[in-house]
Amino acid sequence: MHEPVHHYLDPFLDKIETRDKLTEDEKAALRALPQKLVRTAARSRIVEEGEKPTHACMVLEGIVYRSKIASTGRRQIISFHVPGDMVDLHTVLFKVADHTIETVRNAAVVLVPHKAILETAEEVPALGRAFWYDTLLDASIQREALLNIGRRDARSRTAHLFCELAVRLKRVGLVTNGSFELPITQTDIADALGVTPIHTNRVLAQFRKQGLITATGKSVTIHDWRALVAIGDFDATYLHLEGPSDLHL
Amino acid sequence: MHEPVHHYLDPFLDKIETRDKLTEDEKAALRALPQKLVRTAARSRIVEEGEKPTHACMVLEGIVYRSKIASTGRRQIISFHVPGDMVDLHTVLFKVADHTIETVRNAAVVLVPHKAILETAEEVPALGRAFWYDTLLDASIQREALLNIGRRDARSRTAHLFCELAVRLKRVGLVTNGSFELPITQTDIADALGVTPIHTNRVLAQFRKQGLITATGKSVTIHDWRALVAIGDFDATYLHLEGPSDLHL
DNA sequence: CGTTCGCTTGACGTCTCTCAATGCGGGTGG
DNA sequence: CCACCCGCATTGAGAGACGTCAAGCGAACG
Repeated sequence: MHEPVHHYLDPFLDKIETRDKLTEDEKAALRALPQKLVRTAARSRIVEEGEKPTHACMVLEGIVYRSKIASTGRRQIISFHVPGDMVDLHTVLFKVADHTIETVRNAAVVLVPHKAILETAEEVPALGRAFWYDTLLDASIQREALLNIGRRDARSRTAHLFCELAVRLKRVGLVTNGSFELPITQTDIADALGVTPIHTNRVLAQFRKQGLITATGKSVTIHDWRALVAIGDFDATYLHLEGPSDLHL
Repeated sequence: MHEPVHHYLDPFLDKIETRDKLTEDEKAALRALPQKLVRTAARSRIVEEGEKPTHACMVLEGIVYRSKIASTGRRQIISFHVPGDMVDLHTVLFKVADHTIETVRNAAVVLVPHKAILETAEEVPALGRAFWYDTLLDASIQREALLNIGRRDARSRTAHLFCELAVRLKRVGLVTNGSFELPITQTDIADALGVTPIHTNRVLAQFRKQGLITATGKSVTIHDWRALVAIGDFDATYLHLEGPSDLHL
């Protein structure tokens, strides 16, 4: 079997390796996965709710988000994804996608067939654990989002979201001097936080006036990290940055 | 290696088998996992946020929930768990638990060491997928909860929660004539839905008056399922009851 | 039989939503 | 190169859902 070897998945590899060192063989197995680089336009739908996707995808460039729609038409953004994130490993074992996946701006994603992921997970246990871990981390982020929306007011929710994105983007080297690209609209932020875009606008205006952060539709600059963390009640434990349990096999 | 064989994990086995048939060997491997039956009092904490658990657990009897606390002291219940659910497979790969796990009433849970779970996942791929699947399903339920809290009003949220619990409990045979045991307080419901207990009380009173459901602190009876589904905007797709992808290896 | 916890109900406050209008910047076509 | 347009940000005013404070009550439990 001679699979062509790419390095598109290296960002995911890097993410894995901060928590679990891989051998050269394991890395090679990951790189040997069949994969396809796809560049998308802004607001492209990668997976639609109700579909049966055959590929999972990793974000290479840009921001991707997942969302669900209530029957009233109101949209909830479940999570944002940054480069190096495997976005829908979830559908690997499901018949239908229970949510939609979209890009905010033009982005680059790498598609990997479900079948290959399952086979590799079985043949290379370290990679199986890596895939599993990624979905567990994802779930942990969702739990924090649940706490955020359920038990914090709009101000706090907003601050928390920016804290989280800053940390996650920093991890992949996309933050310089407290500022990072974030080409999302206030409506996106509102839909992620369970509030109206109008209210989001007022919260952001207040933050700006207080010299906390500046958010244009393109980028975000954090001026007072400590204050933002305090307002957002942000504690990065749930991001499990220190890696997995030491309990290796 | 002669491990003692119990049948405590059979409820989990049943849950798996509705979506993925296992061979006798695979079943035997699951049953051979080291396990310990533990009976708990009401409001017992199984895992505390910040701890490093060494065991995962499956619910055998009773209701278990997971929660997180904001720094203001406000509690968010992340999810409820019914018999047959593996509750904290999440911590298998994490250093610290990012949430607390508690029982509502006296319950029975089965503890299984993380180490054994990881080894088995590696040696028996079908079980590895089963564990993974369970955490993916859990994440799907969390996503729906996010939509529920973020984009539905209190009335709708409440109805949705009862719909979900009814379906999940029915699946394990714990619903008779539209009624099931649910020994949780209105404060618990409120904390799961991101509202105040007082408001929950008013919503429940309204439901009762309209002849929709009757909820005492002990059990719930659904009188008008169709109406409840409509109010709760409930669509069971996200519970993936039809099992996993047909894409087997 | 007292104490405690949870349910219930009322009055009032407020955070956030809805409706509505204006402004602005960037893309598009002439 | 300019004019038009459309999506998005912004701002105001009024409404409503839900929160807070407070008090009474019943059942379970020691």
